[in-house]
Amino acid sequence: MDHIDELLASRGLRLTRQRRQLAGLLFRGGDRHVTAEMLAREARQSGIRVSLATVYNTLHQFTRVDLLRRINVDSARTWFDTNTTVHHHFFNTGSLELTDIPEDRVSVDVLPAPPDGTTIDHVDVVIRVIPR
Amino acid sequence: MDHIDELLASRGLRLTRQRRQLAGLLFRGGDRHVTAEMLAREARQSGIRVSLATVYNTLHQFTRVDLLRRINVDSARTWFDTNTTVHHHFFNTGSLELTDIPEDRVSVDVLPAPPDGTTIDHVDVVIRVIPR
DNA sequence: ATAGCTGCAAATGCTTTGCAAGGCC
DNA sequence: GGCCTTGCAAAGCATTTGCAGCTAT
Repeated sequence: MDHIDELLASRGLRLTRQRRQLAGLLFRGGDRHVTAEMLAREARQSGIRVSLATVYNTLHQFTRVDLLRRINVDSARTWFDTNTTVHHHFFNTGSLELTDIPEDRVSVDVLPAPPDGTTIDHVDVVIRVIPR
Repeated sequence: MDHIDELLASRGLRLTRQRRQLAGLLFRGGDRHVTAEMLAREARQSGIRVSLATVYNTLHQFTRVDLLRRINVDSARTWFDTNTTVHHHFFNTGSLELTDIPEDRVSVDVLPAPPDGTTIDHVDVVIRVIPR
């Protein structure tokens, strides 16, 4: 859990037990998509004692320091993605599964200018899929 | 409110007072983006007496018969769009304003196949903009 | 007549907040 | 020590649901 500690420290986060353990789950390798509820359940199953409130706090703190990215696909809950690079998603409306699409596999040509007084922040492409 | 009645009837919906009045607000011309709360407030201000529950019911019924389209841009609330054709959106994260982008102004080339066992339902492109 | 609607209030589900106790630097 | 964190419970929102009374067809 050493590179995890460095990761947290490098973002100016204190090394609390809960933070380190949650980070351990999230960043143990591979890209992950989680909701607060999912992460809390996983933590419980791994024997990590954390309150749901702390899971929420932690997810937001990690998002603030750019260790996570929020994804808006589902109006019922907020998803967080450990892949913070630019990329897009498949969202399975049936199973509620989220899958990454590498950015270079999608090209979006936006011709129209953004509304007056605004600048483009970023482009989200969500391909909604349904079980066949 | 006559073409409204035909519109509702053509979709097999009963002509109740609330339904006709809400449809009147929604489909009086021009594309509109609303949340349940917004529509309820607007109804109240127009002197229409409807409960919030009925506004929700109505929005869902209209969506079911394809008079409206749900949009997922904002994990805090559900947006409905009177434009049911394929098109995309600008979403102003600051002001929470939604603006249409005609479909032909955006081209998306999706190369990767959808996950196993799934078919593409539709593609949503949301361009998040921020006040300058 | 009857299947479908409406409105209210209560319930639900996700998320946030207030605050006292505890832990990191 | 001081400030940040944590955990719990309570509060907050958006949304849904149960159900009794009403209404379009």
